[in-house]
Amino acid sequence: MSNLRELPIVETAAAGVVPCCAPLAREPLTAPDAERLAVMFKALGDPVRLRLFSMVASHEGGEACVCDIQDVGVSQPTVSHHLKKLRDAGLVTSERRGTWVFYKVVPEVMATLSGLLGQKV
Amino acid sequence: MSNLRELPIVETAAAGVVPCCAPLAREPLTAPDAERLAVMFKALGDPVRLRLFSMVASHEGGEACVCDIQDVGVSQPTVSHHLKKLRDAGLVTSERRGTWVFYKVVPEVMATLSGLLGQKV
DNA sequence: GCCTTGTTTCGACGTCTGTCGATATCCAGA
DNA sequence: TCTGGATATCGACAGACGTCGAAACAAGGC
Repeated sequence: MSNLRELPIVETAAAGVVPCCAPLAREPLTAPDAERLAVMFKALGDPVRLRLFSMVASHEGGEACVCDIQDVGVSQPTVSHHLKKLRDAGLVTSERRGTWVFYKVVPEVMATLSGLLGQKV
Repeated sequence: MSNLRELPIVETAAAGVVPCCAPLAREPLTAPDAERLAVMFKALGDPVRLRLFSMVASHEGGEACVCDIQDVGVSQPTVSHHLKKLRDAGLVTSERRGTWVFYKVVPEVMATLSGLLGQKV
């Protein structure tokens, strides 16, 4: 009985259903759960993407313009490519405002992942 | 100044230095930190590996024989390959006992990752 | 309408990754 | 010492991935 199904993973922004104690260490993940969660971990599994994610997460207001974070040592198209990956993985959302595009971290993501690995959320 | 350098990442089993509040969202990761952490996330970024990791973590005693966890839908060499990846990423350790090989989760890993993403550890 | 700046998409390239079957290694019993 | 079960390594292959430059798209200012 996977209580992960009730976790606010990716698209399901469920209410307040939260795990209590590192579900990942309480019982084996089911194949479907692993499938969905691995998407997130994989997205964070590239150094450039991890930095971009961290830059967005730590930027004031919880969101960042692409222009603010594109200095990570790769070309600008590559940055865009990585941001798209993060978006496809459900970790961030993007919004165009005038000339610029802003990325922000999906609120539930941090709680989901840290709740999955950690003791308390 | 990246306080992640003091985190017990992979090989550094430092004493009790622990982050307070989602470092990943407090300040941008440095490139070297991102490099090291991405290795862990990447290792968890495959569904089969994530399940194996979860199976080891949730197994009684905190360790599992390969024979206990190799039923994940892929061939035995593939399981061995994935376990090696998890080991190389510093997430698990292995130990041969007689005929069997046991894997266990590196203790600091859960705290490191959940502390990185979460509020409290 | 036409530039200019910011961002995404496209096409291509080399490398990495997950998977397998076959084979090798390790160890406990007989 | 031989045999059999448990894991690991090897070699190969298809597909995914990260990267780039070039080109396309979007929006604002002239």
